[in-house]
Amino acid sequence: MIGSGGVQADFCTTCTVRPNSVCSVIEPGDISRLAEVAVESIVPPGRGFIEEGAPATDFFNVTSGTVKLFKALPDGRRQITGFAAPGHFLGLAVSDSYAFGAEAVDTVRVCRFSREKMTELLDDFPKLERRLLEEASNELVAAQNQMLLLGRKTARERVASFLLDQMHAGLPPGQDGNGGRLHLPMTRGDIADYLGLTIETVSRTLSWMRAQGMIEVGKGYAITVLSVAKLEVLAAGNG
Amino acid sequence: MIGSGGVQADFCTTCTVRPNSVCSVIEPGDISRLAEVAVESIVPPGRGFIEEGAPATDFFNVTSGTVKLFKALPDGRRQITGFAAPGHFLGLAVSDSYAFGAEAVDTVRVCRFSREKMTELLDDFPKLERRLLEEASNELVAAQNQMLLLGRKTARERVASFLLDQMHAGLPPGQDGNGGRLHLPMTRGDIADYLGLTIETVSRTLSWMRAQGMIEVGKGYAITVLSVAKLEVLAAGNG
DNA sequence: CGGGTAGTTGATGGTCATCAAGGGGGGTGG
DNA sequence: CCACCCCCCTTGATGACCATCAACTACCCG
Repeated sequence: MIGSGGVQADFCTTCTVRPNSVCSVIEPGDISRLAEVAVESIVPPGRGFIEEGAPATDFFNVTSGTVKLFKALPDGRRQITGFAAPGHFLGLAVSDSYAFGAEAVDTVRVCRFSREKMTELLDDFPKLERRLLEEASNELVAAQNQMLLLGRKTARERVASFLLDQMHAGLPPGQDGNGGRLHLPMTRGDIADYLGLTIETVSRTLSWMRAQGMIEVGKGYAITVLSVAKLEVLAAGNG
Repeated sequence: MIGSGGVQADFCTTCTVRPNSVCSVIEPGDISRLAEVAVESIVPPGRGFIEEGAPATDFFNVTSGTVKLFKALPDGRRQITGFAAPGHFLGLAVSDSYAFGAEAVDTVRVCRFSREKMTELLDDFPKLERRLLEEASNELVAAQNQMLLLGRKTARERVASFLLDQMHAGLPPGQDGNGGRLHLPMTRGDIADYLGLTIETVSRTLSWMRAQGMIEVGKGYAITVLSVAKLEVLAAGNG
């Protein structure tokens, strides 16, 4: 993990994800305060930067790339609890240790804030706290959806739900992306750990969807959704 | 659902769960503000008081009893995302409609706040917002644990985890309850919907644990945990 | 006594995990 | 440049775990 001090005054001014992140609530005049406490890091693919159970010293803001968040059992079984896209805020653990691990899926850039600096910011900018509450509430809704998926949906329903989620991810509401073309940065193993399945089941299910004419599976990490309607029928629980 | 206006000045002063709830951050001198906007309701067992998808007009604070929170699929499959004990705050939906339903398990009393009154309170008492963020963060941690359970644990591991959670629920940390004696207010069906299992599997698993000498299953809703250690081995993933 | 709900236990089957084999792409080193 | 390896993915065969279907008991209330 490469760190570079955020001492430049324009560090946050030029940040492309600021409009989508919690930082957007800081007024332009106060942005320098933000830049003073932010440290940018680049995390290579596969590298972890939050260890489950370790002391929670920092908060993070993803500025580019995709991060996987996960919990693990002693024997190695792993559950990915979410993927964090640019703009996502990480580290909302109240206790003094992280309740989850975080690892870069592809090349990731994050802004790091120390816990104490963050507390100062919260004291000075009440809007920031409100924004964090909003962020946390959104995550709670997502978590509840995921619990429904993990507890009650079949493999096909899970994969369909996942593909639909990915189509809407990172897009403003009401937009449907570019013709259903997806570029998933994560491996089949990651998808499996996210959906509570095995690699083989994910692979088989995607193949089945391809045979049904619902999707096209391209090279690398490309998937094209051909029929959103069919996927929605599946995801809603008819499959 | 029976409503009674919270116009009494001592309404919140005498509230037994205030120390454990978000209301604790309101200074004694300002408690009247709280009492003005709170409306107490009594909800009989099995009655729902938050409907998934309905406009989110109110916030709730559980003052006695147990509430189940759930999401459902069109065909009736249901996932209980959590049980809310006294002191628990409900309704943290950012969007304008509830993302989940809520239903009384046993007889429940709740304090209801209208959304707009709550917003006023948040403006006047910044501490309240911080407390809510704390509450939301705790729920997120619980949600992540539940995702691990639903996605990666076996039936036995799930039931063991559930029983252990119930032993610690509603107790201050470091306390181990009264000799492992539990009084679960929810039915086998509720437990099944919470753990992503069926009624039969929950029942069979409890019978198996009884045969192993881990628990005693009493009449009604009583369960006595005889060996916390064995359950912990199971819950951690050796079963 | 009859009906309804909740729980337990048994028999059977389906869905998905596990075990196993093979293909394809990208990297490194000869 | 090609051989080699490793990782990721796919596909097949088998089996385990848990859902489903079903019967029965206990309990509560009218």
